[in-house]
This record gives sequence, C-alpha cells and structure tokens, in this order.
Amino acid sequence: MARREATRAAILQAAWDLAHEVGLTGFSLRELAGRVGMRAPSLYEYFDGKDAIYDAMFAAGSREFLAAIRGALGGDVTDPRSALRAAMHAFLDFATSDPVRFQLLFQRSIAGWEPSADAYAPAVEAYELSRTSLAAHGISGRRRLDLWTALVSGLAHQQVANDPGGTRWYDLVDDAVDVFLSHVGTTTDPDAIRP
Amino acid sequence: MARREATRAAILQAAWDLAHEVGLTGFSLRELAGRVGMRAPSLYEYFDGKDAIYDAMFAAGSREFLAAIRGALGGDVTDPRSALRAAMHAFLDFATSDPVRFQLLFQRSIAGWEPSADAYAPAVEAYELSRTSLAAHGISGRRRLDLWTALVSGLAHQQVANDPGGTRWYDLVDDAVDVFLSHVGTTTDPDAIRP
DNA sequence: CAAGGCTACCGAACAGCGTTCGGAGAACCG
DNA sequence: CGGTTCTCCGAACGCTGTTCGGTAGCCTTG
Repeated sequence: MARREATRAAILQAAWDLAHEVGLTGFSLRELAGRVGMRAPSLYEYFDGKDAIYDAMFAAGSREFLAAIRGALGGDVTDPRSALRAAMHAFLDFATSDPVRFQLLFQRSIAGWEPSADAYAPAVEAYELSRTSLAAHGISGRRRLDLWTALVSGLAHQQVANDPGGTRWYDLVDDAVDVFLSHVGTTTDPDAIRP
Repeated sequence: MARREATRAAILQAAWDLAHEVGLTGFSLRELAGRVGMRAPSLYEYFDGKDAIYDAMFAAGSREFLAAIRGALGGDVTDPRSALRAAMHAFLDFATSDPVRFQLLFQRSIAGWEPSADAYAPAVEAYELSRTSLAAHGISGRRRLDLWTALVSGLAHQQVANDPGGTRWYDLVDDAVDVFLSHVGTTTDPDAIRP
C-alpha cells in the first residue's frame, strides 16, 4: 500500500541524511533504524539489506542525474558552444550540489558493491542523451565522446576532491569547452579527434 | 633492527597481495596475519592498526608515483609537446599498471581514512615537479595547471573505471596533449587559459 | 654462566557490525 | 468473531578491528 511506500521513502530519506552527516559507509543499520523509530531487523521488511538501500539511493540519484541532463539539453539552443557549456555546467552543478550523491554515482567507493542494472538504467539513458545531443551539434565518434567524458569527469572530480565548496575547477568550464571545441571541431569521421 | 623491518615489509607485501585479490577493504587483519604466519594481535607489534597499514601502503605508492613522474620528466626533452606527452603517458601507465594502487592514491575510497602528511609528501613533491616542468616549457598559471590536472586525471579515471585492462582512453593521450597545447599555448599571463 | 629486561607472539575477550530466526502483537478481511 | 497477513523486535550468529594479560625466547649485562 501507500503506507509501505511511505515508510520506504522515510528510510531512504534518513539514509541520505546520515550519509551527508557521517559519510556513505559511515552509518550502521541500527543507527538508520533509530532515525525512523525502529530497530535494525525491522528494516529488512522494507529492504533486503544494506546493499539494497545503497541500490535504492543509487537509483534515486541516477534518476536525478537524468533529470539534470535532460534539463540542460532540453533548451532549444542551436549553437554548439552554448549547448556544450550548458551540459558541462549541468554536470558540475550536479556534482558539487551534492558531493555524497556524486560519490555514490560516479566513484566506486563502496567496497564490494555495485549498482543493479535497473538502478543504473537512467544513467545510461543520460549518457545516450548526451551522445545524441553532441551528435546533433556535429560532434560524434567514440574518440571525441571519450575525450569529452574524460574532460567533464576530470573537472568534476577535481572540483569535488580538491576544492569542495569552491569554484576552482568550476570556473574553467567555459574555457574547457572552448579548448575542446576549437580543436575537436565538427566532422563526420568517427575515428578522428581533429577534423 | 633489520629483522623488524623485514617483518614489516613482509606484512606490507602480503597486504598488497590481498588488496589485489579481494580489494583494498576486502581483507581482514586475521586474514592478513595468516599470510605471514601470525595471529591478528601480533600485527599490532608492527603497525598501530589497519589504518596505519593503509598509510604505509599509501606512502609506498606515493614514493613509486614520485619515481614514475621523475622518470618521465627526467629526460632532456626540449620540446614541450614531447614533455607533456611523456608526463601524461607516465600518469596513465602508473594508473593502469596497478589500479588498486591508483584507487588508494587518487580516489578517496576507504571510508573515514585519509593519508598522513608524511605519506602524502612524495605526491606533493610530484605535483611540484610537474608544475616546474610545465613552467619550464612556458606553461604556468593556476588555471592552466588546473585544466591540465583535470585532463590527466579525467583520462586516467575513465580508463581505470570504464575500460580496465584496455587502452580506450590511453589511446587519446597524444590527441589530448595536442588539444591542450594548441589552445592553451604559452604565455606569461598567470590567469589566462588562452594566450 | 646466570639474571634481568626486552621483544615477539598469542588466547581470550570486548564492542560493534550486517544479518537471520522465531515469536508477539496489531491490522485487516472473510 | 476467527484466521490470515503485516509489522516489529529480542536474541543470537559469525564476523570485524582492537585491547589486555600473560608467556615464551632472545640479548644484554654483571
């Protein structure tokens, strides 16, 4: 029923709160249960275990990521430079606005755990969305896309890891897009970086 | 004495072996002790605890990283393009040749743990070395350096995470250097990306 | 050689972890 | 009302990192 779903949501919210306070792997199920007025074993009525809770958190973050990318690419910008800037800004905004969520989604930081295919699906869709959007602006080919993902994830990773709360790498986004665009250019050769 | 230092080294080697087999956080002290013919409490004669073992592993990896960077930058190449390619190749070689070590050094993947200043020092020295080397080739200024580190770490991160054992991002190194160099150029303005 | 100190090692135990099991009580449905 | 289902929990299991107390053996010193 709705009752059950509401309890699941409450548990997930408490898990996010705890993750922000003490880190993704820093809280125990007894602690989490306490936040929602339960004992640890009762959580197993709603999730198969701690990994399943991480999976549900990942699924939620993954959907939020897809929404963020969708929002950034949804505008009717015709010029490639603006589109790429919007995409990169969206990614870094997403990363910096919740570093814990970024850590869960993009760094393999929970030992021995990996997300289920279902939880991962929205992230895959976001990647496909970016791919088609770049292609629409004349940027295609695996090598170009790989260089793009490396640049975006590199900026985000450095920002989150080495200047949390700041804008040191965030401020490089526009320049990074210029660097990328001017040299990569637009071509139909799928295996080239330079036109 | 030497006896004590040899046992410490044996424990560290066993720790690396286990980390490669079951992951950085996937082994217990009882398991580790068994590898060197001891019980868990005896390890405390040589290390203050599991965190101290991670710290010693980090220190070793950090020294290896400094050696790798030193080796790449030590040659007497005069042309900036070759120097940057050598540096980036060295970083990706270092990352892919031992992903577990890369994970320990460059991803905050052990919950609630961070390296001591002593263990970190060689990595700082490696960064400084890169900085002066780039400056010697006319590339200076924080923004340019930050873009460089983002590019290097982005390629390495993507390679290790999404194509372990392959060369998908590794093969982009030469192009990435070209992309970086052609647009960043060489200037003395410390706050510009483009000359 | 003998005595004492120091090093290396370990058994037992502690608190905490994720997880399982069996049962108690409440809620729902015929 | 009777019976089923759902929700919750106490107790316990095996595991973890870590601490403590004690016991051998080695090394140095008188």
